[in-house]
Amino acid sequence: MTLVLHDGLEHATLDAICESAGVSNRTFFNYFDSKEDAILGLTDSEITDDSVAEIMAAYPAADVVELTVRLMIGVINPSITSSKLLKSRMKIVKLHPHLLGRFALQIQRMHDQLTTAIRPMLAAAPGFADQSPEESELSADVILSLCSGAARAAVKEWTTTGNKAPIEAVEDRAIELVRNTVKRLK
Amino acid sequence: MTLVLHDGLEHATLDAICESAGVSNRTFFNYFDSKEDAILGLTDSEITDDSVAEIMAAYPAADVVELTVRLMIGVINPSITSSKLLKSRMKIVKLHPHLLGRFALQIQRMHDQLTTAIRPMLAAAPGFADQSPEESELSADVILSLCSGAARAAVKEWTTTGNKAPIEAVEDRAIELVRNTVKRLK
DNA sequence: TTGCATGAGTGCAAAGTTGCAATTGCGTAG
DNA sequence: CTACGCAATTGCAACTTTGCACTCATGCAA
Repeated sequence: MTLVLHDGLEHATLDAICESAGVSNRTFFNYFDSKEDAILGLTDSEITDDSVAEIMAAYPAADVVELTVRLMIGVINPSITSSKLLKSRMKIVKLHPHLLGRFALQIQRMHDQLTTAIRPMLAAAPGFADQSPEESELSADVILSLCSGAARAAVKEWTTTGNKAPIEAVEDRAIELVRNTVKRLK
Repeated sequence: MTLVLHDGLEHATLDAICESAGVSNRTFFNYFDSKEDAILGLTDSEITDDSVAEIMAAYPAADVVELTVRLMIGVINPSITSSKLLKSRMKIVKLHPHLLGRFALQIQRMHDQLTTAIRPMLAAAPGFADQSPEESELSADVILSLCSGAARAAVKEWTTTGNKAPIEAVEDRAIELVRNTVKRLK
């Protein structure tokens, strides 16, 4: 963060970062998938059956959309909330908005995991129970895309307008964006 | 395509491709943004006011979703329909499904263009006319994500199940996916 | 004919990324 | 004490991608 804020995103080279951190180039990539991921603090978190169960327990009344959004934000949550670095991170993101795209990629990375995660819930959902497996998979893809768009928009709004509310508010905001848009689309 | 089909996606190096094509490495990147884009035949197409007007003239009754989907498919249309290479391309995509993600990136690349393109239509749409500019931008982001997900799903379905129908069917299918999902989400 | 602007193509160097093989340190079974 | 396995780290080479500077052919104006 220091190097990036001091030298700019492009001029802070990996070699400089690694030397400053006292590790080798190769070790860096053992912990982060890319330079940008490291800046955002994104690590390879996994969506397990446990995490799904946890969310479902915490929000018993959640439907597919709510569950999906909370899982997604849960994935990028640690990278946003990690306290001290927060302000620097927001400063950098404001300077380089394209970093926000990384959140979408992070989610795309676990697209498959999310597909299987929401599949059983989708099969049981009121509006989707009658679908064939093929149709259900297509629906899952579309819903995932819808939710990730809302999540990205919510995070973007949160980082660009200063963070008045805690992270839960971003979750709720993203869910609201989905609901709102669906309703307006009739 | 020949090299990729013969050596595999990873073993067909840029150097080999460039030598086979009789151009330099650097020239390659003057025409394609990446190796994968070249395989899919994706070039830097632009969404102009003209192309928007054209679609609107062709489909006078189209709403925001329909317009957006047709614009998106229009962007990746040439890379799908270009005749001869079609079968090879589908074979490769079936072997490396992650290439489909490139379509989403291609659309993300012109996210801003699409935002401004659908903005006026969104402001006039029945369900969205009352929104503030900020809310409208958020809605646009969510709708773009929703449509790109449906477009990608439709293309995926089209390439994996053999291409019975022409490209227009993919557009219609993607629109149907959006409508269907929105309706089921209530 | 000369000079110049333009655009396409190229070479080169630097940076990010990844697979593979080798090394190191450490705890544990024999 | 030794040998072994395991995980973290590293070096190295190959590959993709990008910015910059250079050449060269073409065409056009003076």
